[in-house]
Amino acid sequence: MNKETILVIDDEPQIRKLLEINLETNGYKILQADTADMGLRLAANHLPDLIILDIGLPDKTGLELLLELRAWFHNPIIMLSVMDQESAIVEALDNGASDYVTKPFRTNELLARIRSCLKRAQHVEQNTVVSFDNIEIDLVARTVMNESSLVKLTSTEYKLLVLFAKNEGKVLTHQFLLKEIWGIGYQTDTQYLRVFVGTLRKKIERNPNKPMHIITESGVGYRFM
Amino acid sequence: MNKETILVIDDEPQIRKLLEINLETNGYKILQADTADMGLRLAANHLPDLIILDIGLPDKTGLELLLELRAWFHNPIIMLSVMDQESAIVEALDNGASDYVTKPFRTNELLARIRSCLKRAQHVEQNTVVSFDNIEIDLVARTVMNESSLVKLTSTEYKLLVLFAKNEGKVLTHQFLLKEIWGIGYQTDTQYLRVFVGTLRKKIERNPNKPMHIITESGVGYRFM
DNA sequence: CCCTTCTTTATTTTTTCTTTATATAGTTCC
DNA sequence: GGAACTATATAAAGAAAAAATAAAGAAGGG
Repeated sequence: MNKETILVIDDEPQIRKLLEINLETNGYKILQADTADMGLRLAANHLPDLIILDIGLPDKTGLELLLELRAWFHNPIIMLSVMDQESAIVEALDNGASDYVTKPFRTNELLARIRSCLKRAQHVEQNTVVSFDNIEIDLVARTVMNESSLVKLTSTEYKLLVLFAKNEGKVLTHQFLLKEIWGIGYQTDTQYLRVFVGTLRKKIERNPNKPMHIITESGVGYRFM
Repeated sequence: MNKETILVIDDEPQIRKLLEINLETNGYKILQADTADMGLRLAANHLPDLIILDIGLPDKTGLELLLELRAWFHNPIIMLSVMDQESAIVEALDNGASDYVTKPFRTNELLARIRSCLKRAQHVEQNTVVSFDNIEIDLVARTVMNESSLVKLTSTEYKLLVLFAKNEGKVLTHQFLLKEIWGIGYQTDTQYLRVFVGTLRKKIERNPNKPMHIITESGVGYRFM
């Protein structure tokens, strides 16, 4: 997993240092800016996963910068401020801030709020696609493509294919396959496997008579390539 | 535009009253529960757009209820508490709370945080109009067109169609669909689904006997294309 | 109280699974 | 290398499970 990048925009060096230490020990990559201008540039160039933005900056108010960022930046922005005025909080939240934390802040709470924001943001995109030559399995959508056309598989066929794909290259014994798909008690029904491997081959192999993916290991089981 | 529904779970009547007045004057529809049990039931039956959950309840801790809710409830949950302990905040946020506000809270700030949560939650389904071939769903007007003539759908049919449309291409299991539409506890009533998928197909498919949009995945669920 | 919508039950249709039969390929042993 | 045996592949029919459909009864809202 790639490190998530957090951009800290704050003109107080001691705050930046504190955040740097805490964020880095928690596995984030950190970028720092001490002016709104530099923050904007860094955000545009690095597209951080999250921005921590102080309200009080020398060249621009945090709120102004927030508005500029929100024109194009859609990842979370957490506002940081000494101001505990309700109106400032409401204004920030209504203009697209993901959260608002007042200084002095409690480190663990801020970290939890960062995690919360990041979790929410990630939720949108997660594709788990596994590819093998002409075959493509999307584990989230539960779809299988062969030569980029959708293959219709029954639930058992799909389970079998996924089991193969997860154990690419390994020889899977009849016993193991039967136990995984049909459960305990079916471990002598090797014929089931032959039938289902047969239909699977028809659906995903380029030439089902000369299978390239589901290889027979005579007397033992099958192997997926 | 439909009123957004907020469920308040809190055992203090004066807090509920305060929230009731403020939320209603801000255009929300409000549901109230004074126990965890009742809150869970209301949440399951009404699927509110947001839940405000007090930590201190008579029959269960707010954290326990949060965990139970988060097993199936994906809309925002704002925790409310007199406890200002960092550990409690961190725990709540890490267990799926969308925000954590300490009592006594400032009304406008809470309202801003509610708006922020709701905005975020909707952001995912930003598109107000979704089109598929001959079908057009207007999420704001809650209308569905088929071959540019208005389709009359019951509220359950509409919910089901929107759920399908939001997950185009993905296989949605019976369990998932039942949980999302009817709530927790209906996950064995597969027959419901068959009936509603049947009526939906009659209303939106060109040829209901050969469905092109709502595809059956036997033994698993349905897929919307 | 009526009308719409939801829930439940019964029946038909479709799909998938299991079983059997037979053909084909692979292995062993002389 | 080839006969005898074993394992595998394929086809197809019957059984079982799942899904679709129709329709009646229940519930809820105006």
